[in-house]
Amino acid sequence: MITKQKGTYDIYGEEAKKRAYVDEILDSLCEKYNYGYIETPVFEASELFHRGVGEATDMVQKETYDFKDRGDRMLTLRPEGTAGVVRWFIENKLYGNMSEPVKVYYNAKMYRYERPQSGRNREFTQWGFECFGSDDVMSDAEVISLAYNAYRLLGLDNIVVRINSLGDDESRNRYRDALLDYLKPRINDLCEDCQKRLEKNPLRILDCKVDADSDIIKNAPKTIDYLNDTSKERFDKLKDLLDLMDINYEVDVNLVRGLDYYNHIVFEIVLNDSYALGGGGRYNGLVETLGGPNIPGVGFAMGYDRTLLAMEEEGVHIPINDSIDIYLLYVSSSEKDTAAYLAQDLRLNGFVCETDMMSKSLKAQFKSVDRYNAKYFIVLNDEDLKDNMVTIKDNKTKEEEKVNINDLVDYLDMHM
RNA sequence: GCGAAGUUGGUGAAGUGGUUAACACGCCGGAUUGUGGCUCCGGUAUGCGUGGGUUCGAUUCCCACACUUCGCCCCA
Repeated sequence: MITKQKGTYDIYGEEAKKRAYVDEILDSLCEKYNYGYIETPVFEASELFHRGVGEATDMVQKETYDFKDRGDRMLTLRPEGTAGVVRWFIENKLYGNMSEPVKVYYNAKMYRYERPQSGRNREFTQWGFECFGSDDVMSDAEVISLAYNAYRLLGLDNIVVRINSLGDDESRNRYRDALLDYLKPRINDLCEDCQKRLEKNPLRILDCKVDADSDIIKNAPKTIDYLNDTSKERFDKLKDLLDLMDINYEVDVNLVRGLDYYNHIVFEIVLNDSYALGGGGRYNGLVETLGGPNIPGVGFAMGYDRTLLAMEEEGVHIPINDSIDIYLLYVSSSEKDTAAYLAQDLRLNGFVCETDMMSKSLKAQFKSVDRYNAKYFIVLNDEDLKDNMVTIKDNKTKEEEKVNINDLVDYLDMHM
């Protein structure tokens, strides 16, 4: 038997309906914020991610799906959404007219070669959005607001936005040096992973789970203390705006994010004070890094699958229609034609209609009525049909009524 | 890449080194039924993840691998 690949999954049935529900909420919310939907290719030149996400990151070094196509091109299945969108932005020269910011959102499959576990797969979905062209703190606030409200509208109330600022390049570099100076003499007291991180990505030592409670981490220099005046002002202004918008946030001075391209504000949306459901931040250097002009950007990505999981764990009610409007039964095969015709007629008039296609006995057809959870059913029989009549029965109240076949749509319109 | 647990039918599962692998749900057929939903009767596994090994004999013991689930790294 050929089975699905590790870390992939089929989406169908109730799961598919839940996702359709979530998608609808997210789509309509993006519309309110005037973000346009974008789809970029699943695979891109490998270099896009190496340069965009960061050559040194684990994501690029050991988690990408890389392959050569038949033309010897080095390609990579996208491990995240931002790089592709930035490529699109540059390639189509959208920077040519920056009289308004360019705002897009995506809802797409991503691929990372990882060990699957709860809320994490090799093929997974991210919903995310990017805003290009504004370096105003207003755009930071808008992005956070959009992300925050998405979770709220999905029924996740117990969320908080954790924010921090890495500052501009100058601040960030000053901080990095200070952190290294501080950590180097003390590194042997930290865990093995942290010792490795010192070289690769020292900022991440700050949110190490093992050493979280150690004094070394607690007393480490904070990014905030190394912000220059403009960066600091900007961070304060953002907090004012979030207060104004009544967004539940807290400053987390140890929040750094995994990808190289972030600067200034970074944030995560956290559920129940522990479980991160999405994250984002500003990436003012990224467009330039990828070959475009110096255009600022800010964005966010939601871990779609884990958000759905969280909704289930939080007991969020997701409305799912698991019933049909009407089931057509027939006593003998002579009424089949009528069933075929009538089913089409009802469907075209907007009703969810089913009939038997398995040559079932009448008894078995009745079972189908209940399996499909039909609101109404009709047993077609030649006797009634002779007079162009049909007996429709409400499957809940069990009341039945004889209706002219031509009045059936009107009857259903009135009763449903 | 590292660690833990698991892998029996459409589903939930019980079970044993040796003739026909419990039980339940579901599904199919039949009886009864005024056109069903209750009840009753009958049927329903390419044989126990894959490949090796031990054995007279393995689904049951051993090894490897795969997959699933959970955790670490990483990410979100």
